[in-house]
Formats: sequence, structure tokens, C-alpha cells
Amino acid sequence: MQILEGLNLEQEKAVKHYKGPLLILAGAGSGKTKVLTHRIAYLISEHHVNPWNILALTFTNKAAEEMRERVNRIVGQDANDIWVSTFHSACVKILRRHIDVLGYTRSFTIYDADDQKSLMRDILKYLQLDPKNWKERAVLGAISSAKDELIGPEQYELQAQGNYTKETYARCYQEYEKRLHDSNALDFDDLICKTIQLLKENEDILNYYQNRFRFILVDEYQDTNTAQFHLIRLLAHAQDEDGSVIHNLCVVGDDDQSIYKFRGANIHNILNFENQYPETKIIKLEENYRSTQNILDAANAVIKNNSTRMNKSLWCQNPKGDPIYFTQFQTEYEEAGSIADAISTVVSAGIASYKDFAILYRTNAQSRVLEEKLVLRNIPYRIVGSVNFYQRKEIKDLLAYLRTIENGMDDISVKRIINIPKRGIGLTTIDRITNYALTHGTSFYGALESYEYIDGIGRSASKIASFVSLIDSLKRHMENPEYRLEDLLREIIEETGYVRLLKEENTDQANSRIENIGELLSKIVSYEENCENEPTLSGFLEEVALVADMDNTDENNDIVLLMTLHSAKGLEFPYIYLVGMEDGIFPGYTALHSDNPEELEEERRLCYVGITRAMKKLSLSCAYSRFRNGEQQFNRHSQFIDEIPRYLLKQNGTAGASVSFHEQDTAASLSGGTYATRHSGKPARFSSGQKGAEPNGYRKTNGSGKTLLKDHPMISKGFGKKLTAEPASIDYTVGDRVKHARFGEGTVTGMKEVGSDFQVSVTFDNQMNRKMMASFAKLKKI
DNA sequence: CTCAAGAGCCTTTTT
DNA sequence: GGCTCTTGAG
Repeated sequence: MQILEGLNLEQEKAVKHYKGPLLILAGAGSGKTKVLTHRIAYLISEHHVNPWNILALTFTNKAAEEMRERVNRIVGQDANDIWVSTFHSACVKILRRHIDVLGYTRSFTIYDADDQKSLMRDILKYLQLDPKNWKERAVLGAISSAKDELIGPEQYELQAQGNYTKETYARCYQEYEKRLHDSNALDFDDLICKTIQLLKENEDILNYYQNRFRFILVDEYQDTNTAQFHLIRLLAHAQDEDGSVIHNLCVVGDDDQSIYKFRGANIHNILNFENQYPETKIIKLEENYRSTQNILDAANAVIKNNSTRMNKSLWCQNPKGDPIYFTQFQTEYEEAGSIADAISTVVSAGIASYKDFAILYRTNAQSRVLEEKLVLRNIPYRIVGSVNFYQRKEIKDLLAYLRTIENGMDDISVKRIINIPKRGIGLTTIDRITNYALTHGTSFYGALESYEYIDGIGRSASKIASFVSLIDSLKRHMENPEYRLEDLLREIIEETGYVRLLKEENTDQANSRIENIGELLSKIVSYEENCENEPTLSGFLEEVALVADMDNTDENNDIVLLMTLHSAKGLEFPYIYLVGMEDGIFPGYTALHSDNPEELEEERRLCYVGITRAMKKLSLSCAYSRFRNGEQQFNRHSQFIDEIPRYLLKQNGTAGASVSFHEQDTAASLSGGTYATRHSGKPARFSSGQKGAEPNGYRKTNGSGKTLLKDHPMISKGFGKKLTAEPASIDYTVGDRVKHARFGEGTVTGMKEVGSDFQVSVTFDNQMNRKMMASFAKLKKI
């Protein structure tokens, strides 16, 4: 039978398991996704479980997509009825149906970290707490942890008694909850908590979902927090045919890869799973199909220094492979340069392609030097994470307009855009409106609507009136079923003059913002086209709120990926560079000096995750000296290096495939980016005056030699009165070579008419594929 | 009300 | 070193 083909004994056991709780301890690279997908397939075709009775939960959209795709391949059409989704989007789906019983409306807004921060800033001001002593971040952190543990404001207050700090947090928490509710908004934690509340308080709804989700599977179980654990526990409670309660719950996880404790993940969920469900069957997957024996030996050696873990040890039938490479460089520039060289050499030798490489680091800040060196050598790359597309200012601004239209009670969004672009509505006016709203028990937008009754509004009155009429007219347009989301967004851009103003700025930054706006338009168009159900504004906003940057990791692009160790979880690459292996960097300073040994253990797990990403070759590196926060630091090599047995390490040797991994770049990195062919054997001498030796202008070249196409005919005609691009002025077509200000040269592979504009697909010479709106992309035929 | 210079910040963050 | 928020002068 096909479903069981190619599975090892343990995997097969896991796939065949039918009813009752199942805990699968799956080491890195042991084929857990395979087990999950095959298990779903097996349930459907062998046990004749209805697809709609299956719920599979993941943490990322990417994992969810991958799972759905793979299940699709095995079981075909039926797979569409399975709920495969992230915790958060599953909860949103449930909440969109039932949230009115909790006193919200179905068009609720989801607040992201930025919105939470603005909201908390307002609250601290309102409670007259000195911002010097009370930081939004800290308060929000406390609230988030409380929510993760399902502690509400009242309970928090009780627990806070006697502790002034906590008592203050409690007051903030209370106000925060009130304002979220008044704004008809939920934060990310709420998505889980409110779902739990909904299920707990409404037995009929709970029963419905319990019987609907007769089989539940959870991926990355080690990362669940207490709230998520409770959610799962509530749901996994179906009635069996004989009327008895049965927990058809299958969780897959690896305690050694638990790296989100700082975010509330509760490792006890996995460690105590069998206590929670005594009838649990445990299956361990320890055979690794990803890496060489040497890489696994290194990983095992490191992780065995942790005390609290379930006993598990990876093995494989793969050859020993290369040793683990370890190099200590003088500076981080040298480190980055050598890696770039190594990648370049391996790729031009035809041994591997760019997409086979990933460079991993502990903190986002470390990416810049690497980026510089890659740009210098024309290596295509992408930084994953750091700045999410939807977190960019221009995107958030436009989304705030959309959110205002969808949910007028969303004060944070209204306040965000009330004076963007500048309308001459200043702080004092905003304060007066805020006060009016507070004293009259209305929303901020509600107060705007009755601006004539607000004292001291004076000159701003007319400006407010025109803002309100703008929003009202947009809202009215939305009532027309012919009016598409794309039209709405275009009208917002046009009416506010957002793009026009950016165009006037005509700086690099403004132009890249214009481009991002074009991308947002593309996204809204593709949402309308690809949406399974009727496309709606709230649907779009929801989709946008629940995607992370990670999800855009396109495997078709042949580029090197740069990311943090956290982002790398779940991925694999033939060649891994693990940089900054220094005490103080990795393990990080705080963990290194903490009284709590668990923090160091979490760093070690992170190291384990990093090592086990590598399939063929793993290169570790560190630098004697490194700039951090503007000052020079000297770090010893990481203690994790010492934990790898000597015989596995090849020090200062070669990295990548037979490529010299040192020195030759020093000259280049210190001579202002001119790529000197000096490859003197001189060791890079370190002097403390080196800070001065790093030419100041050096960084500036990082703009990657942008030539801005200021006078593109498209743009000069484009935005003034009409936003509509004139197709006639597009002088290129499919097959033409074009040049883009940022991405360089490429070939047009597709053109699609979208409204009065064109969506152009381009494959750039570095193999990057991009879709962009013609009126925004400023492509020039060459 | 707006702009431009100064102060303060700085792990990791699947949603 | 670079980004964001605050503060003070016009």
C-alpha cells in the first residue's frame, strides 16, 4: 500500500496509529512532516475518517501550506476539506463566526505589535505614568505573558497585590483590555484566549467543534504555550461511537528544538504530555535523513550538555562526510568576506547553486556586514525576517485607511492616519478630540463626526470635516458591489495624494516606498483573484495581519538566504554557515550572565537547531573583534565550539568545497570596498585604531549602486490627477530586457492587464522573480 | 503646526 | 552605528 511505502518502522507505527493520544518525539530531520502528512492520508483512506473531521495545526503559514500541499498530493481533492492552518488563523476562523457572543462584531481588527505599542503609549499617558519609569515594551511583555498563561486582568490584579510594579501593570492591563474591546480589536494573544473563552462559555459551540475535529494533529508541539495547550485540550474531546470520550490527539515535537520559551512556549507541555493523557502512546523518531554522521555527532555532543530533556539521540545511515569547519577571523568583515568568497567559488565551480546556501546568525543586526560582502561579489541573496513587508510605514499607513473604513472603532488606525498625509491637524487638536471621545464614551472616529461640538477646535474644524467626508465617501463606495478592493485602495492613494507626495520627495527612500505601494496593490489584486470565497475587506486585512515575512521564502529563486537561527527552524540547506560563534553573541550576553541556567540551555538548543539545518557541510566561524552598538568588542569563541569533540572539527582549514576560507579578503574589506587583488599572505594585523581604518564612506556604497530612473515617462505622467497608468507609455513587452532601479537588469516574462494598469513579471539576472505593477515599478527598456 | 536636531534604545519573535 | 521618538525653536 502506497501510503506506507518508504517509511521506517517507527514512522509506520506513527502513521498507522488510530485512536487515542499519540506523542511523536521527532528529532531534527527525522521526517516528521512526512509522518504527519502520511498519517492524515492513512486516516482518510484506511480508517475512512472524513477529511472535514481532521484539524492540523502548525505555527507558520509556510508549514501549513507545505502540509496541505503534501497531503493533497497523496489524497487528492479530499484534502480541501481538512482544516490545515496555523493556530492563529484557525482561531480567527472560529471567531469570525461566533465572536458576537463575546461582545465584538465580526469585522474586528487584529492589532500587531506596532499597534499594541501605540495603544500602550496612549494608556501610559492616560494613566499619567512617567514614560521614564514605565516602558510600553515591559508592560506589554507582562500582559502578553499573563495572556499566555490565561490570566485575565482581574486575576492578575489579585496576584499583584503588594507588588507596586505589578499593581501598576494590572491597571494598564485593565485599561488595555477595555480599549481593545472598545476598539473592536484583538491582539495576537487574544486570538487564542478569546477562542478559549468562547468555547468555555458556550457549550453548544464547544460541542460542535469537538465533534467536528475528531482527529487533531499538532506540529512543533514543543513551541505551544499554556493557552494553546488549553485550546487543544478543549478541542480534543470527541465522543467515540460507543459514547465514551476519546482524545484523538497526535502531537509532534522535539524538546531539543524548543527555542521560543522567551515568548511563552511551555516546554512542560511536551514533557508532561503523557501525564496529561496517561493512555498516551509514545513513538520516537531518531533516524535522521538529512545530515551527515559528523554533523549529527556534533549536534548530539552539544545538546547532551542540557539537563532537562527527553532522552533521544540522532543517528543516520549517511556517510561521515566532511568535518565541521571552524575558523576564527580577525574581524566580522573578514568573516563575511570569506564566506562570500567561498560561496562564489563553489557556485562558479558548478558544485552547488546559490539556493543551497544559508548563512545563520544569532541577531538580525549581524546581517549587515554579510549583506555588504555579498553585494560586493554580486551574489544574489535575501534577508529573511527583520522587516516584514506589512510593517513598513507606507504599507501600515494605507492599511490603516482600510482598517478605518472596515472598523471605525479602531482608534489606533484612525489616529495613525488623521494627519497622514499632513492635513494640519496637530497634537493639541488630537488631544481635544481624544478627551471628547473619552468623556462622551464614543470612539475617536465618533468624536470626529461630532467635531462641531468639541470646544477649542477652531481652525482645525474644516480640516476634520474634510477628513470625515473622505472616509465617509469611501465607505459609501464600498456599498457598491461593483467596487473592488483594488479600486478602493487606488482611490485612497489618489485622494490622499500619498504617492504624489512621495514622488515630490524624490529620494531613494521615497521611491522604494512608492514601489512597496505598488506591491501592496499587486497583493490586493491577487487576493481578489485567488480568494476562495467572496473577497472582502476584512478577509484581506486578516490575511495581511496573519502573514510573516518568513512565508515569502520562495524556493524557486536561486539565491542565498540570510536569517536568524530562529527563522531557520524547520528548514534545511546543503551548506550552512553559522557565524558569530562567540561568547556574548552566541550564546548571547544575557543568557551567558544570567543566574538562570535555563537561559543558557535555550541558547544551546538554538545551537542544536542551527547545526542540524546542515545537510552536507557546516562551517562555523567567529571573529576576534567585532563592532557592536557602535563600539568594538572582543569576544572569546563560543563555548558551544568547545562542546563539539575535537576530532570532528577542522580548524582554520577549508570551508565550503575545497575553497580557502580565510585571509584573502582582508585587503578588500579594509580598503574601502575596492576589491583589490592583493592576496598577501600577511595575517590581518589587528590594531585598536582600526575603527578609524574603516573608511567612513564604506557603508554608503551599500545602496548597491542604485541609479534612479527619475525621468521615466510613466512616472512623470502617472500620478498627478489620475492614478491610472497609461498603457501606451509602457514601451516594453514580454521577452524584452528591462532595467529596474533596485533589482538591476532582467527579462520580462509576463504582462497581465489589471484594471487600467499592468502587472509585469520579471526574472532578474540574479534569478529573482518579481511581479510588480507597471505604473510603480519604473522599468526601463534596455 | 512643522521641521530638524538631540536622546535613548539595542536578543531572539513562527502569529 | 542606525533607527525611532521626543523636544525645542521657528
